[in-house]
Amino acid sequence: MARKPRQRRAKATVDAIVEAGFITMAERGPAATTTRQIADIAGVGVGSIYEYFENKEEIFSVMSDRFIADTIAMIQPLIPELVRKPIKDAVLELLARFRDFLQAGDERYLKCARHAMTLGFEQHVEPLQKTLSELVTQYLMHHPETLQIRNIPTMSYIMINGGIYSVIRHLCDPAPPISFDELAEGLANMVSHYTERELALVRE
Amino acid sequence: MARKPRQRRAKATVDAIVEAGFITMAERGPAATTTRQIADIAGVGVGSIYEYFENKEEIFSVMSDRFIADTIAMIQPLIPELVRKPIKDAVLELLARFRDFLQAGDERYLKCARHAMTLGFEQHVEPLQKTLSELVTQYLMHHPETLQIRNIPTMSYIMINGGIYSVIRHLCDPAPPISFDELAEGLANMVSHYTERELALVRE
DNA sequence: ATGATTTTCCGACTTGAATCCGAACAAGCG
DNA sequence: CGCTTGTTCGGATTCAAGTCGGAAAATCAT
Repeated sequence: MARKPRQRRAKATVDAIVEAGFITMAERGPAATTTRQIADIAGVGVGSIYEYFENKEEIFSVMSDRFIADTIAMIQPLIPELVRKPIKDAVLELLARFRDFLQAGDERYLKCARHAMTLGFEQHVEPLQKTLSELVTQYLMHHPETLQIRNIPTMSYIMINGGIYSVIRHLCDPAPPISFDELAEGLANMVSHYTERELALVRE
Repeated sequence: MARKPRQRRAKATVDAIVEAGFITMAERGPAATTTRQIADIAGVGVGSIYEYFENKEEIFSVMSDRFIADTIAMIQPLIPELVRKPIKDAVLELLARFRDFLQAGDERYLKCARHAMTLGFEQHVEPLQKTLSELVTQYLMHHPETLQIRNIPTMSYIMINGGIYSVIRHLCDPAPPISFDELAEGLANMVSHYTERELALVRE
């Protein structure tokens, strides 16, 4: 951000711009999203955009950050509850909540997520990955027997990344070959089967 | 593509443009890739680009198609060999080959893959997914006991998508927390553990 | 309160890349 | 060789991103 908004009026302007970003992105897609479009919808002059954003990219960047931050804010409070559940139920619950989260507010986030990959969205995922890593760590602590699993960092990496992208991919697919519920069920089975098999192996 | 090249000279021009696309993309990244850059490197006039491509996007589009096609061409002949191996070895072999493939030819594809997500790359992945589905199908045929696994389409979807994106994500990550070999080992374990656990369950 | 100072806002203007176009050039063909 | 058709070129045109300088609003100092 080029300059920080100091007055309340300015903060409102910045908000309006980001908000307008979400609106145009959801309505027109990223191609038709010009600075003028955004300025018009935000009800500000083009110049104002450049008071607070280095360039158009940065608007998308801030939008991505906000989306990820909101997602994390949604997940964080669930952690204490999730770590007490059986692993399969925990995954299912997490995914169900995420689905609801995307559909809230006239599906704004869902519509934007469809174009997420087109923009440099992946660079903002890291905090989410960290949060999910945290969730995994806490889960392991609450289920000491699972600590015997080998290569926990690697498997955590794979499941988190594979999970995130399977879901995003599914959301982006206009005609997915499986339903979201099937996807969720599959991911949950994936994780639980893996841990069960691994624990069976180390017990031998 | 706006017009089809009829003479050999024209085909060479089209090739030169796509080739130049790969070169600039690998060297400068997508931001610095302008039509003039491409035209200069290809040794043609800017105008020539628009004889065969609707717009700059389409160059990237054709590049993606070619990359996917080459990947498939690399995988197809491996299938008969892969379906005979134990599942873990098959996954490891496939990933090792893919790694070598990316590193071939001065790492051209690897360098481009880094920027792949930025462009509308995902829309071109489908044929690759189809090929991998084919591989899965053939594998199942060669190992009839695995046909007892439930939800094969779902799990196939998850493993293929999760696998593709875990790998791409890993390639794009400048400082990945795990090595490629660890990733490969993890994915292989993921698949094999799942099938083993699932077979154990249905036997009960 | 009121003038000084800082912050914010704006939209015509500049810039530079994408795209178009028509003249010039090469190839195939009788 | 003339003629047609395919091909190439690079300057002209278009269009959106990003700039700038001054006006208006908010805040501050006295």
